[in-house]
Amino acid sequence: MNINNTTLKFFLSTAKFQTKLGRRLDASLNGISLNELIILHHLNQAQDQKMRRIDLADKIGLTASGVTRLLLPMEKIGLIKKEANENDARVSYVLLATGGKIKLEEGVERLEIFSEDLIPQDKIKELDNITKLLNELEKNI
Amino acid sequence: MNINNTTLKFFLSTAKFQTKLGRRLDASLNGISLNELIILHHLNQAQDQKMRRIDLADKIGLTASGVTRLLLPMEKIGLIKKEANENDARVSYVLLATGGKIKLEEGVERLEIFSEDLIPQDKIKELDNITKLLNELEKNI
DNA sequence: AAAATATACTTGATATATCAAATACTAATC
DNA sequence: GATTAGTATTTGATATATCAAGTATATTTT
Repeated sequence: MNINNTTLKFFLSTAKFQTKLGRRLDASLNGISLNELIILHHLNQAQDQKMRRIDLADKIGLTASGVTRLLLPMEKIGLIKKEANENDARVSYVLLATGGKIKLEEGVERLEIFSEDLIPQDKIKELDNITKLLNELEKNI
Repeated sequence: MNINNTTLKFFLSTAKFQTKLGRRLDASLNGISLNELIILHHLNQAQDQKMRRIDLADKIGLTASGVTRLLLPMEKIGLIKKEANENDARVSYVLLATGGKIKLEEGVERLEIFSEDLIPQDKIKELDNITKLLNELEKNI
């Protein structure tokens, strides 16, 4: 057992980083969780600000089931809306609602303030490389 | 709202990466979860193969409460043991048990096979830098 | 040495995910 | 066009974490 393993250490770091980051952001994004913010962001980016649940799941790395459960309370408090698909009755679109737009703006603002504190200016360029690599690796998981 | 934000993209990647990695590894580490493997690993590294719960929590980024709950079933199936501290009755040590050592070895082995598939050889050096940066950032979360 | 504060851990209530199975369709094949 | 296979989503049971509050003990202050 090679305890000095580079990849093992890498996995330890990403796990710890994300655990702490998630907990921290879940508590400081103005009432929404990090995953909720991420959903709002992707909806905002999407064509017509709407997506199929399955595509949303794929985009954020959750299971379809996880997305269903995450969206339920978001719909209740008016962050998103449902919309049927005329051509395919299996599909239920998720649509960014007005409440969601507001929460998204507030959330991103807070996230930006937080990341200014967290990330030193001289590391920002490095983030781009990490992002690229993680995105590449993630495809094969 | 700057949607092209480097740090926002970075957060999206780490969240997605970890969600998918965690789910995948939780299902392929021979009956233990990624966090359980991480705990076993840290115990194995520790002096006398034992740690205080609070130090374990700090090491892996969970809350003390999360550690209590995570260790409960691990103790039941003989991966770890409890031990009191003679000098401080508040403290409960966590000790690597024989079952834990076995599971650790098996888990690390599977992790290594998995990461050989996941990570291209030419990217390994880059992982070191990422690990360093994440460890540095994590301190300030 | 009594009172106040801090630390280590656990617990009750709750949130967020998972998996496997169910439901409701659509698309492909015979 | 009936059967089979595939896709999108939901649901029941369960696992894993959180927070806030509670318990027990140790340390510091007065």
